[in-house]
Amino acid sequence: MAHRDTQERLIQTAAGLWHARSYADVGVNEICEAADVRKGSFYHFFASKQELAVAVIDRHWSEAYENVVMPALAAGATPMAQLQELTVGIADEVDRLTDELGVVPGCPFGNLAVELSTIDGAVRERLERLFESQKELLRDLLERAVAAGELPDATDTADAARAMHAYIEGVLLVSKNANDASIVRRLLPLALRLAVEGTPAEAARV
Amino acid sequence: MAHRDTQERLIQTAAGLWHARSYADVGVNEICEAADVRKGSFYHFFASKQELAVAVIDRHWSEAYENVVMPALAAGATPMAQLQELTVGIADEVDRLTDELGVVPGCPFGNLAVELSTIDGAVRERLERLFESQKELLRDLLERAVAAGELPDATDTADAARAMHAYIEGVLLVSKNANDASIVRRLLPLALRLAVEGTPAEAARV
DNA sequence: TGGAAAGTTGACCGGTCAGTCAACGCGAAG
DNA sequence: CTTCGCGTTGACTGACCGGTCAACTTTCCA
Repeated sequence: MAHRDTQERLIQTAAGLWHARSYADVGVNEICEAADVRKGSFYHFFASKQELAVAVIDRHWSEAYENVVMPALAAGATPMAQLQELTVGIADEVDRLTDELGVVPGCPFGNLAVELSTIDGAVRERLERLFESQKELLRDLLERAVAAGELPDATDTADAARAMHAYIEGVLLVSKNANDASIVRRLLPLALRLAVEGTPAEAARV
Repeated sequence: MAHRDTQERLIQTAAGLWHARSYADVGVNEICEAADVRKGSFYHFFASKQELAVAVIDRHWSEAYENVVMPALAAGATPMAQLQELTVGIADEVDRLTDELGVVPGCPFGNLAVELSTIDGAVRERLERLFESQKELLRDLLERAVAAGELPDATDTADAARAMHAYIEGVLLVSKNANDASIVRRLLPLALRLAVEGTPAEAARV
């Protein structure tokens, strides 16, 4: 037979199953069955289940970048508008995946981080580098917002980007647990507030 | 022998192991061994591994309420200061647990939510009710802040509380993946910004 | 003092887990 | 036409999983 797309099918099948359920709950056997691949072939392409996880992570990110990040950057007129578009795009994607998978899936990276960061070093490091890229992306946006006068010059864009990234992960986590996709659309745009410094209490503290 | 604290030891041992690693990675056998309890005794007290998970969740929350929430409420002079104290108290607790467990543990509720919300309905519902309580707590604080004049009268305290709750979960998640407890202390206080409405971009959109 | 209830014990269950392996098919390159 | 190597196959391994059970000991209370 020698199908050329065996490896591809394994990655996509595992991505879907893990996103809908969890890494531990979906074993190599089930992935192979769903992808119509025999176990021997699985281990011809991947040395371990964890190695497949790394490939799945890369796949998720390249697809998310293409389907969510790039459209948002194209749609927004100003940096802060692009940020807003990004939150909307994520909400759209969550809606789409909820239909496709039958459950609110949360964040594929956050999910794997929770399950594997204390278990598998390679996965943890891959996720950390990925998170770094995502925070860089947010920070670039914020820097451009400062340059465009949408945010004060003194804005600590690094901290704000870190906070926004964590917030996005948190919103996706709680939406998954509540199994309610609408939470994402309602809550995610509030991320922009994290870029604005100086609340009453912060001022009182200083 | 008939030790009176067998059930207690199981809950505490499981709480620690699951918090440091993950639910799936720590099995009933390992918990029993670490707690010096035979498997038969385990199933005398708990009908299943998942039922122990529910007990562990309750335990985590009662301890967190006692050790983190109550001190923060006592320490803060005003509602917003109490909120600030809460973020500091969480950071303190994360530091303490990091020393105790040897890894940055993240949030016990968020961790279990990711692993079990799509698998076990009972755990998911318990966590959802718990999250509801936590959001109520935050909302009460925000309402009192509005009443005290620390926040504008028009503040949507429900949305702000939801956002802050998600943010806390997100910060704990990324700190766990980075295995860096200092992230919590640096990032968590920014939660207060989520209570302040009206960023430049939000205003531009309206 | 007796007997039920609560708690303990260790052997045991079927199933599943990630991972292995030798044999085989097949297309391409020489 | 042969050889080489990628890809495939399915049977197999040993360990471990959550969970069961019947026999036993201890505690409690009447």
